[in-house]
Amino acid sequence: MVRNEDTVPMRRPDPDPAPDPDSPEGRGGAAAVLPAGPPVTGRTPLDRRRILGAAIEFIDRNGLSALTMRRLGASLGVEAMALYRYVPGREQLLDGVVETVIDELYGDPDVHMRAAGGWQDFLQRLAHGVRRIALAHPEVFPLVATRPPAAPWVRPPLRSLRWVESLLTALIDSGFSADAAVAAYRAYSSFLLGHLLLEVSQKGVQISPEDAPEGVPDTGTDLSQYPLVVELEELLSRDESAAEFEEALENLLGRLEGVRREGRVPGE
Amino acid sequence: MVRNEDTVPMRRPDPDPAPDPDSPEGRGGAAAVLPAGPPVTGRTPLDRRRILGAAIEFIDRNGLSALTMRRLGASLGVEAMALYRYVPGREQLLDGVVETVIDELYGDPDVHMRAAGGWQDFLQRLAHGVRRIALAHPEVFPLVATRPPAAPWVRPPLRSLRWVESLLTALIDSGFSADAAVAAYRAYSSFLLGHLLLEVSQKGVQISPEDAPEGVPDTGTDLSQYPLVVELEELLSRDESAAEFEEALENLLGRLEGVRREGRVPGE
DNA sequence: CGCGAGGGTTTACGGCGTAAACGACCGGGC
DNA sequence: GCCCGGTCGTTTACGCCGTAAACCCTCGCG
Repeated sequence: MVRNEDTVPMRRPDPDPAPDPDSPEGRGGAAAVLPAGPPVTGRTPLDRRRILGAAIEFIDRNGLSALTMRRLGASLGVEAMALYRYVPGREQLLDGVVETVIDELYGDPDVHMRAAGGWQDFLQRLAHGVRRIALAHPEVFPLVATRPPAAPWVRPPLRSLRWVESLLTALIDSGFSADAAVAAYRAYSSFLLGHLLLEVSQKGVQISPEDAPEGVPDTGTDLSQYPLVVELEELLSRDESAAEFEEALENLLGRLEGVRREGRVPGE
Repeated sequence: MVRNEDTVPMRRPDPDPAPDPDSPEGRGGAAAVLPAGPPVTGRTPLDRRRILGAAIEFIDRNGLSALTMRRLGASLGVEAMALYRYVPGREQLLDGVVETVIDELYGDPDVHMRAAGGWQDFLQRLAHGVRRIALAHPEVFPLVATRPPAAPWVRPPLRSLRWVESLLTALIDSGFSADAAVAAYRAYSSFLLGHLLLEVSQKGVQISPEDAPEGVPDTGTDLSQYPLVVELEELLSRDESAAEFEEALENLLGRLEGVRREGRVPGE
């Protein structure tokens, strides 16, 4: 743990003779398996934002199930208990992770909060922004998708009141009735959820087998009972996510445009 | 392997004087919070199916996060370690839960494995079957949705090779090209995933607040910055899931019918 | 009658989340 | 100069978790 900001020359007499910054974290070999990058660059003094950022990076790198308070602390050069000064507990930490991840939308220059270019443009940009986030954090996205929402009107994956407000405003300003706007919000959410969750879970499976680079391929399961699956295996494994996303999104928008023009809610 | 035909009348001398099936399980009050039903009816002798069934029931009742090997064992009147004779570990137990839950489709009289009534009928029945399962096990469904698939061509929520084979067969027999069938499979999966996950997560939030029956409603968060959300709160909280599911499903089928007739794959 | 094996229990270990007590350092009043 | 409360991180401790290993009954069978 590099501790050299010459403006803050010493940090503590450090009575223990061997605190050894690159602590192998006791036993278990866990530390060896979880690299955690360089031992922190500049000795920043720990706050909530830094913790959430580290948590996201940790999950991206090692998977959600590897995230523990102790390991997250270690990745910040700190004991687990130090985190509790900024975060009430692990569950709330995960809530914060979800919130932080979707808040990345605010930093996306291609996504606007107001529907300057019309509602279709708005929904297009937003959808692609969410997709970018999902692909950037495939290990986090399932969390975004499944964490129980705080209120019935906050639906994954767009779990931010501000975005919900933006979206509804855009629709209603564009001539959607209240009913139609709400129905559109729901259809849009479900579209994003389904497509992106499918996409990241597929991405996960392409990586996660994680070893066995054997010449004999795929003797895992017996496929002899599923001839069509075998025949189409090539096609089934192909990844057309981007095109399919675009196509389905456009279809959805087209459908919603019909709803808007006719002023009816889709289900009746 | 039921072996208690009255030929095996007694259970065991039971040297311990107080095995008490409704074990309060030490401290922590956890046991009080987890009823676990009657202390097991007939002393059935434990096998994999029974374990998986108990696990599903446990999750349905207490939520996924409450499921531990010890508690699951207790709900079966057995020590945790006894489970390991039938299940390699907790992860595989969860895999088994997922598999068992979607295998409930085989017992659904309204769902057929072959497309006797045409592919649209087939997909309709299948979709509603999956929806019934999702609604019957809302706490399990997120597991179905997010557990990493075993292979790239098995996509949630229909994570069974047999159903994939059925589905592809139905489509191809009905005149879909190979490409179109695979694309349809993907669109269908993503539709089910999105709709059902949204639906069960919403169902969760309606129940889970779990207390606070106070007269003053909903002072949880400040909504003053989100006037549209406030205005539409009533609409947003309304649950039109069934109609929306039906509508979206029909739209999807209609879209796929176009694809089928024109022999093109949707994205190009 | 003995004995091997199947099926459940006991014991044990390291890791987890986290409550509570405990320093070490710091800036500000005297 | 000195003390003193406050901030921030550490130590210690507890109960629960998943699970490896050893153990022990009881039974069916020779």
